[in-house]
Amino acid sequence: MHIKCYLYASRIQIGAMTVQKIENMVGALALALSDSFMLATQEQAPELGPAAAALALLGHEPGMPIERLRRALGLSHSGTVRLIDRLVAGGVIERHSSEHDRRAVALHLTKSGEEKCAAILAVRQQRISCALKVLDPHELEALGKIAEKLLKSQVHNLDEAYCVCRLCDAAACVNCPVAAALDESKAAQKISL
Amino acid sequence: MHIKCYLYASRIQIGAMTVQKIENMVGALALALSDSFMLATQEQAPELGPAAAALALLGHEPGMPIERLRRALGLSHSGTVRLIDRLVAGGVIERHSSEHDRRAVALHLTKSGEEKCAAILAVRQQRISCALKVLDPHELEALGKIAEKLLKSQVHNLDEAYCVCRLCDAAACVNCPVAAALDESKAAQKISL
DNA sequence: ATTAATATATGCTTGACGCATACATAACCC
DNA sequence: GGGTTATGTATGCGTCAAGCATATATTAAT
Repeated sequence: MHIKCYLYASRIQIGAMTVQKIENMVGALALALSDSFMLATQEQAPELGPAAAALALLGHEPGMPIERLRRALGLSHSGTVRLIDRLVAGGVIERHSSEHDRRAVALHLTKSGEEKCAAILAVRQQRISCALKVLDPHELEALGKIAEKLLKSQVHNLDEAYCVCRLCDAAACVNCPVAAALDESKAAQKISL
Repeated sequence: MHIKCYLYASRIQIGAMTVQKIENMVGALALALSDSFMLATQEQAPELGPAAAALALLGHEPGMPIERLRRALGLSHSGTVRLIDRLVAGGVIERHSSEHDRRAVALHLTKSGEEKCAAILAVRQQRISCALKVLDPHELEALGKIAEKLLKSQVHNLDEAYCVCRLCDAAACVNCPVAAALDESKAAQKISL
């Protein structure tokens, strides 16, 4: 849009390839990976589409209101309400009343929902693990560091954080870089006040 | 499914983090990247959904029949036909008759379609470039090598190749690793005969 | 030549999604 | 503290993309 994002001109050669080619391959890889685990996770949910992400988010943060879920899933409000309706009818989540805001609904997984959620997280991890199995330990470590750096730079507010992490396994991600980036940007805001 | 995919037990520590955490971050990163450029590319197409990928594929391979497009997009046949109908009505593609198979349709971009296709490829590249701009040249090169290795291992047949590369800029990706992996697997098949 | 497989087209139905609207509660503020 | 605005949720309604089943044409296979 209005921001100049190219640090290197894309034709520049870095090692054996151009920046352009690296960018293109990263895009293809991101698509391949997300295609793989998006399909797999959705097959574990009661329906295709955003249901799997909804269950994973509620597993991570029980009591989440509809509006927060809506932002994380990128749906319209009515779309989210109808999604919740179907998931309640399917017996995987329940609407409770919120503690501190009587307008809000506190969404919770049922026992069955927790099982679905566990299956969703497991199949996602399995798909990613399977894709990364060709890397040697050194490459895996390098990829981990790079992913951490990139993730930190991608997230600027809470909505984006919930969105990016909507299928994450919070238990697997100790010292989550996304949470750290959010804390840092909050700290920066306080200083600027 | 039936294949054991874990090379390392996920609790194993590699450098500063567990394999589990690395896998989780890679998943989140793949989601963040693909979310970003999927939305951006779809906004450049005449409609949201698979239209952007269809235009990119036809830009790369003019004359492609509906059935190949169908497999790359992962739609039903009728869904693909209707998508083509809408894109034809929108003036971005045309149905021609195929040279060697009188059942098949040869799909081609119109002038307007080529412009949309260029915009789609450009915005994708821009989004990825923007996301990677925090990396230094050394990290970028490392990521390039890792992405190349991972891409090669992910693609096993022509349908998967078209699917993974459905938004790629073929001009940017000289010596495409996906094509190379396909050639190798074909060569391996011939040897096994 | 029959039969099976492939490529495309279409009538029909379903269902997820968004818009507009309505209502309840909370936050603000003068 | 009453009035205004903002926030969170629910629902009637229309739209439209997607899949199923089926039909037709062409090619391949036996």
